[in-house]
Amino acid sequence: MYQRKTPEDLECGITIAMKVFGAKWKPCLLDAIQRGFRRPSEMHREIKGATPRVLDMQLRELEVSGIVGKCQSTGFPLYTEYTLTDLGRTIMPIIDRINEWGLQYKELIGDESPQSISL
Amino acid sequence: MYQRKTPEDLECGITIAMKVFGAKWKPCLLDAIQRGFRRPSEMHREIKGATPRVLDMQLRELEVSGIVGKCQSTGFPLYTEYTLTDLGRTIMPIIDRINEWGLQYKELIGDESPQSISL
DNA sequence: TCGGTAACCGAAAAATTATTCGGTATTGAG
DNA sequence: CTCAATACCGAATAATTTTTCGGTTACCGA
Repeated sequence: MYQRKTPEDLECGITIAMKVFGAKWKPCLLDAIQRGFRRPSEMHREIKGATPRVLDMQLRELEVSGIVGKCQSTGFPLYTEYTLTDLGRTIMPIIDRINEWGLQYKELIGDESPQSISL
Repeated sequence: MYQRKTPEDLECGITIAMKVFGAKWKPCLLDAIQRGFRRPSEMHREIKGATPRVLDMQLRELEVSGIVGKCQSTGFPLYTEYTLTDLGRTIMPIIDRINEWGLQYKELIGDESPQSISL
């Protein structure tokens, strides 16, 4: 297991929040679940650009953090479903806003020169 | 200059937004500016845990992205001031909410066992 | 028994981000 | 002329996160 070497300020809300849902694919995963993609295999297909491995890992972390819940049936084929917990639902307005902001920003920089503002 | 190797989905609002203000210290910098710490040297003192170098770099990126503006006088000692642009101010409600969420989460996990939920 | 699906996990490697360290420039005071 | 303060920058290194690759388990159907 990975052992962190630099200290973190766990008094800072931003730091805590970023730890819980700030990883590369976590907001996308939460968004996918909200849009109805509940099975790992569905998310793997939905979120292109991410490897299945990293989605599995970040989903697990979200579960450990209490943001998503896992429901597994023992039948065949294996059927696993992740859902947002009550706590997880409290994050969604934030993620929605981040998403909106990003889309607006993209519009905005459409007519700026690449020199002045660039991604 | 660093050349990215993995592709990014610049259609995704979350990805764009995270690129603009999702770096480790950017939300803290914006928060610091909002709280009145406008000079680089003030921010260096205020944001402990971050090295001055990384704050300078991320401040520069925020400037390039049009989130903060820079005002410099040529006197002595050098006096530089960063301020939020109109665009930058549109991010603050999001950062405030992220911060609030993190603080609430910290309260919440106070009475959970470390096994069930951990940072 | 063999092949296929779904859901994982471990470990090494690669990619990315942050840190460390040592510069530069300007100006004023001693 | 030398030193101190402020604001930066470049490059090597370290830290962290993500990817790649190759498993494992469970079960059904041919």
